[in-house]
Amino acid sequence: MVTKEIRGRGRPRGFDVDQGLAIAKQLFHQKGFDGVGVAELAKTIGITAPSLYSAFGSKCELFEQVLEKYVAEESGWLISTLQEEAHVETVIAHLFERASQVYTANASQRGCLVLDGARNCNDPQACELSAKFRQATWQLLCDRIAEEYVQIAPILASYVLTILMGLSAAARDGLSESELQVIGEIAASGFSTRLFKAD
Amino acid sequence: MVTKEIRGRGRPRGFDVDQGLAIAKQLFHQKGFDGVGVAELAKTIGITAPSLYSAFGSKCELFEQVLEKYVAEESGWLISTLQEEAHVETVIAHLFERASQVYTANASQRGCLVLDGARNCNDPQACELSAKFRQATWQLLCDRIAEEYVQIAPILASYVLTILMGLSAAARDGLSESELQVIGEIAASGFSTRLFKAD
DNA sequence: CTGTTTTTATATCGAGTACTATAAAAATGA
DNA sequence: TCATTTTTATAGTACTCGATATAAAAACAG
Repeated sequence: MVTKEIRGRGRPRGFDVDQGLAIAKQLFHQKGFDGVGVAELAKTIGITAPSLYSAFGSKCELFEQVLEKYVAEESGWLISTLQEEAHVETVIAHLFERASQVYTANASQRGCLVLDGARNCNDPQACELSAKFRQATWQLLCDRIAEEYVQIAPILASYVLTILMGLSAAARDGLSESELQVIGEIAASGFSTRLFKAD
Repeated sequence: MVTKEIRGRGRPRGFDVDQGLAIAKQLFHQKGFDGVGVAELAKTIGITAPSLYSAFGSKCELFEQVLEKYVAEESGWLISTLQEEAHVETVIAHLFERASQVYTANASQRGCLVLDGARNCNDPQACELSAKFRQATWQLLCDRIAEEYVQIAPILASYVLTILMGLSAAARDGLSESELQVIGEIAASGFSTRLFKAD
């Protein structure tokens, strides 16, 4: 979906906003919110600071748009896995498999932007923003688990999210995909065991 | 162990170095390495910047001393749990229990300084330092697991460390101790299941 | 007391932070 | 053509960053 913006009069924008967002997404994913400066963002996009502010508002608003783009473009594996027609224990096992792939797929953007992009962040707005997106992920997990296990869905969703945060952190620390796969398998077997007890 | 330093001639130091380290430890634990500035460190300790540099060398060296103090003072639960005379699956279950307690015990210093203190950090020295301490923790876990399961000890140690990182992140995100306890139980049951398969 | 040594406080360094005031440049509308 | 609108680049704001030069203060040795 490349929406060719219909612009009124005035000097036309000299760069592609969505392409700028993509570059910002890369940088925020690599270095986290505090790790990237506006100057670096602007320079890498190929524009100047005023153009960046004119197009995106502020660093924090840019981060928000980046998070939205990230979720829109790179959470497909999560959504589709949660929609698989299988028992939830199978779904969660697949989820950890996919996460192990995704979190190690790009050497320069390891882990998850939502889970780790604002960790230890100084800007309270960026922290809240990041927390909001994590909360949305938790809700997705909870809803899917609740289809089969209403009672324990919230704590199991927290378990899954905690595992994902662990996998993301481990990926950022340099663990390989195959290592993450094994770790994900073990975590998934714990999930299954807990379901077995719940019956 | 309060080692009263025997100092030669020269103006005596006007503050307690170890007390300063304790304050720095609190601040680094709360906000992470990048989240605390030298100015805030000095002010909270009650000294000026030159005194801080004279006593600790640099921000990074201060962080190193803080990590050493942290491990010396606050990793007792880890060491003692790993020394329990029980099957490793029991030991790991206890480990996650203790972690759930420790990571939520102090409201202003949640999670683990070693696991999360330099996450998304810009200073490569501080990152390496932090990674070195995580590696040491991994080695402790690996040695203990290897006493019973030599072959799979490395990946199981990585699993345990990944769970600890997840618990630390979850604690920092505000989860309660009781929530972490359940999550830890589930993660421990996965560990047990994997051992069962290994036999 | 006179040196020597170490820590102290003041004041500041250059570099980097997010952000913006100003005005030229480049488009459209009349 | 000329006014209007929007983006552009230049240059700069005030602030924070880690780290230090300087010299006074406070101890000891002789």
